[in-house]
Amino acid sequence: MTKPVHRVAPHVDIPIRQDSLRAHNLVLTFRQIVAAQDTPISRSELSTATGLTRPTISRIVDDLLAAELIIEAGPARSGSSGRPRVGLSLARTGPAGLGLDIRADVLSACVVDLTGAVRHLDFVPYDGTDPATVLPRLAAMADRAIEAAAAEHLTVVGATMAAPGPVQDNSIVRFAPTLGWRDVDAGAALSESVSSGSAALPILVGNDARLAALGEWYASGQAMRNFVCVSGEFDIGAGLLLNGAQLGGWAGELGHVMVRSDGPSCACGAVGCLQCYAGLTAILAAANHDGRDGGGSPAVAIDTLVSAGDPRILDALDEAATALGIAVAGLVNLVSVDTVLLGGSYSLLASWLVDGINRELRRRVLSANWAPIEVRPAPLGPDAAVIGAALSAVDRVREDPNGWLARVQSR
Amino acid sequence: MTKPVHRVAPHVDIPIRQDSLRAHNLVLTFRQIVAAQDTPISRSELSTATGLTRPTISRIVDDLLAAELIIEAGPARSGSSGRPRVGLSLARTGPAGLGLDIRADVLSACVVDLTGAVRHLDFVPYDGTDPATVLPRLAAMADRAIEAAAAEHLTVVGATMAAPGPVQDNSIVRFAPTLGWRDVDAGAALSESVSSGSAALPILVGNDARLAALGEWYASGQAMRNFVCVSGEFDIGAGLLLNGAQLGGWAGELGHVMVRSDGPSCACGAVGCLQCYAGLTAILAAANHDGRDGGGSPAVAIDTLVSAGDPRILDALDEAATALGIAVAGLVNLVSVDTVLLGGSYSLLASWLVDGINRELRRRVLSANWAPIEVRPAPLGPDAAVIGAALSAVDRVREDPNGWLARVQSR
DNA sequence: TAATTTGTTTCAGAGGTTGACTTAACTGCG
DNA sequence: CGCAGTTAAGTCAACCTCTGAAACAAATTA
Repeated sequence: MTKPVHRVAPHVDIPIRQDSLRAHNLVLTFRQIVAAQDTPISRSELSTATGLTRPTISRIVDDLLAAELIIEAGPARSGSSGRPRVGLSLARTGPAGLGLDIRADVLSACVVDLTGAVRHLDFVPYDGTDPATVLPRLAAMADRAIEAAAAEHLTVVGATMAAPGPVQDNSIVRFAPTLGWRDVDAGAALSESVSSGSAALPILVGNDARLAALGEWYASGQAMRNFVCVSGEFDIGAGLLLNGAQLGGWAGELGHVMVRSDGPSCACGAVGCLQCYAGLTAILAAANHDGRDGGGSPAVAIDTLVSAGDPRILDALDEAATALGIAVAGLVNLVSVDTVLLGGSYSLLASWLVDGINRELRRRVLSANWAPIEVRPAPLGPDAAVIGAALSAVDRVREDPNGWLARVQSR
Repeated sequence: MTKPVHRVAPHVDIPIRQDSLRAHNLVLTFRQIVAAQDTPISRSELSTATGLTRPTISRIVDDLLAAELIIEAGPARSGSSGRPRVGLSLARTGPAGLGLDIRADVLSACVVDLTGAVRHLDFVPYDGTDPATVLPRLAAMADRAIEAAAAEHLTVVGATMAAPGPVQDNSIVRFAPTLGWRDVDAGAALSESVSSGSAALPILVGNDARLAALGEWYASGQAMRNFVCVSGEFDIGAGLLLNGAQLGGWAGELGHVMVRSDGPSCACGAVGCLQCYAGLTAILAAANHDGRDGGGSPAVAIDTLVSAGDPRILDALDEAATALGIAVAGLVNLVSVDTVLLGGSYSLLASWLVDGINRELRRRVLSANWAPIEVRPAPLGPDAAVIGAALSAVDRVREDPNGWLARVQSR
């Protein structure tokens, strides 16, 4: 007999009963284990951390152990005398998340486990950006990734595809100029052809810049509370995390913020968009290059030109940095972030950009005097979007393991 | 004997026990009554709306009645045959919120009750913007408002002051150029000199544009999920509500977003700020006027010039609309809102601005094709900030009445 | 062996649910 | 006017599940 699935009350919208109370405290406990991450945490430490009593913690831990979401590590450091505490840490088997991404030069797929560790990362070159060509390839990569995961006792419980453009309803890519897509329901197409084990696997679609921000957030230990991750791969997007939560809706089209009122007209129909100054192809074009030297990756092409000492590329980078600074200043005036990560391909070019951006921020941001803003390269760089996509999928279990518990108990 | 105060679990950060369960379900029930607002709701309707059973609802309703947070309205329409349901609605006595605002021409104070109705609204002209002059006046107005409230059996449980500039820690006004303030701890100064009944009354400080957005949101029945309210009084600020929640931090300095790369330099140190084109004094200056005709209110001055058919003011308004459109387009590209309210003094000038703003939004907003944006004047206009401030104070009780319950039970 | 800390077992208390019964109040029909 | 039908609301008991408190068992150090 399967127990009913109870949602934990995140908002005040649903009534809570005795059993949802249990579900809530289980989530609370599990998140403490997730937060402890590298250093296993004991039952009694959980008790003090959560405020629940030891018996309650013991019961909850029993459930988590039975569902194989956590494992008992060998006796950990006790610190003082007395019975040594038993360390608990996240299982490296069980639920996993799958991420897919379409990048400038390759398609990529990624599997992460509960701990957030990347267990599988796969790149495949491609030609032709037509949905009918690209999506089946991605589906094949997904199948391969799910198999590879199963070989390591991982069950893919969710999948997300990163798309370079605004996405509606976690499924429909509204506009992706670099792929030539318009109103493509990538989620439906992929979900049809991919399954995990016996169950169908719904594949969500998200904006690449926002997923990259999520990936960088995890990679930084979730320490930052308010930050923006500016990604330049195809387009320029901004992923915003405010107060530890990601912004919903169409948020983040930084590339189409105006930075010059007398600028050239953009593909979007407006004039003076950031993209026309700080997009990678725009930077190359400003230096009279077409970017054929990078093996398909414009960032590498720029990097080699800089190494070769081409003065025109330095000018173009300076102009790009100024434009980025203006756009980010507008953003920071509106939504108050304290950290700006240069992600995607910009992470490779960060050393040529940081100074120019900082200069504009100092000039233009009203709060810069009493609330300094840190600009730095993002650690994951171009891989952030796939990894973030995979994390966003497994994160649903990390945020609320009750679904997984019900699934395990039902078999 | 007083029962301990239990917080309701809004996030998953605290454990929930049996009694916090009760507190949670009480909040849930109370919010349903708040949401029903004008049409009294019965116990059995509450039961179906919340998912709690009738016995539980009855108990909770008894508690709320005993605390005088709600009242039994006379037998309401039953709809069909049978015993008519007893309508429950918010009490118009009990907790109240106090709002204070410094406006271009007057100081204002406002008291709202639980239902959100304005019960007291008071304006006092002033001269001299020095904190040592203005703050005591505001404190005196607060005292008068608290007295007036007490006469109607209202207890002021919270107070908020609206300040024209960025505010830190709900207390310190960092920068208010139009008042000449810098790093003024208005919250501390006011809290010292104001008390409600026997208890001290802490006075919070918030940004005026954001409080105005809150006020307009309530005035519109909280129907909009994602909207921005652009307020022009002194400065230009933007109050953002996303997914029904207000953005934290320094959010909303729309006035200092760049709209012309070759523009004049602004007081903030940057160039081409929106404020230099769409600020009320900027509009008047562009038409070669100094705004002495409006009795202190620049919006009225502009309005009279328009009525007089001055062609220069029409040009200035057109330019202001274009600038506003550019800035708002940048905002909408970044944070995805579906409604733009023209608040504060702009509500009076909306008919001269809407078309120009819409034109720029159509050109510049990427998502405008599939997610239309509505631009319209805000109903409350210049009063929105005081009212919003008062609402934000009483809203703490509306969001979680347990504090008030504990207070009532303890006496 | 005593002390200490950790984890487990047992039991009582609190709260909500279910279900049935009762009281209350209105509608509609004869 | 009076009665049945209908719906709303209060009340009571039995039951379930959760947490907390206290006692108990286990494992290590001194």
